[in-house]
Amino acid sequence: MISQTAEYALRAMVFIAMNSDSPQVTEKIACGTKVPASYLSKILQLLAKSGLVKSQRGIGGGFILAAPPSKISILEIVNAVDPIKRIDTCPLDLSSHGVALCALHKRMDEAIQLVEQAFKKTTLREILSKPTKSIPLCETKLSTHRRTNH
Amino acid sequence: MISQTAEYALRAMVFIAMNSDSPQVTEKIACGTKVPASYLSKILQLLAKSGLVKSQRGIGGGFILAAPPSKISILEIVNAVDPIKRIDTCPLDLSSHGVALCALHKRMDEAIQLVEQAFKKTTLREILSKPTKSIPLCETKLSTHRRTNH
DNA sequence: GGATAATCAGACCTAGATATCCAATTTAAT
DNA sequence: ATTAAATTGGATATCTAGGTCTGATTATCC
Repeated sequence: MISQTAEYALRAMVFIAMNSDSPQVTEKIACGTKVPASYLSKILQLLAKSGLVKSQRGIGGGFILAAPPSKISILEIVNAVDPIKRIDTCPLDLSSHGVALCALHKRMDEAIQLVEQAFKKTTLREILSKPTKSIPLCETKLSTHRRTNH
Repeated sequence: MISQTAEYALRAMVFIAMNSDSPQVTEKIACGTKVPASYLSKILQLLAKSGLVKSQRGIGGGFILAAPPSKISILEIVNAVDPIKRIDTCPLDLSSHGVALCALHKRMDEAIQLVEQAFKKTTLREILSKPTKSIPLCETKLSTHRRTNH
């Protein structure tokens, strides 16, 4: 349904948003979101390429959001790493169908559209501010001051 | 979004439903739905195991629906080959979360639920009877009488 | 301003899952 | 018996997830 990669990307973005007071380093994000660090590194690169986060190398560097949480939808995040593709043309390319989709694929596309819309209207801010019993990811909000990483 | 396998299964079921006057043979279904025959064979077995189609070996055999099209939802078809899994527990199993989902995964699950519901209330019959410009799959409804398969 | 350490970026490799192919076997009808 | 079909199992390819190592960039400290 939703790829592992997309799930990871969402977790990372939420984590970065939750700790927006300072750039977050890959290792820390990985730890806080339980995503394998080596793989996460690649996902973060995709997010940076899509302009959702900004990266900064060197000491004190890491990743920060490129826009306020209210401006980032989870659709953008998903699309950055694993684009949701609508069915706009017949998957079997039957000449007789042309542009029009048959009833089956019309239904499929409608379902995809539902998800797309739901994702589009959900922003990071909503996720952060939502009053649920569990705070998103991570046991506790990590402190800012540096500490022995071991 | 929707796996290739699920897409194939749906096509096959629609095809069988459209040609319900006689058992449909793997080769014919493959041809009519543009699904690789060898792979389709395995998918049909899954559908048979789930009780959605009945199989008959030997001459005059093939696959037929196990129930009227109005009783078969496309959710059942998808679930037979590639089950849609709701998010019912925290994907990072954080002790602090327990049963409750955080805002992020609550949203994800809601999206999945939308699809699940949409699929649940769409039956094969609806797909067959829907007035669209294109009939589902296949160029023309295949004729029943046997013919040189080549 | 140069050495050093922190950090991202990128290339390459491995394992597992998904998709596809092929041949041998079983079942049923004529 | 012969023929037409599904069933089964294995072999192969392609994709996804994840790992490893090296290089490039940047900040800090002396």
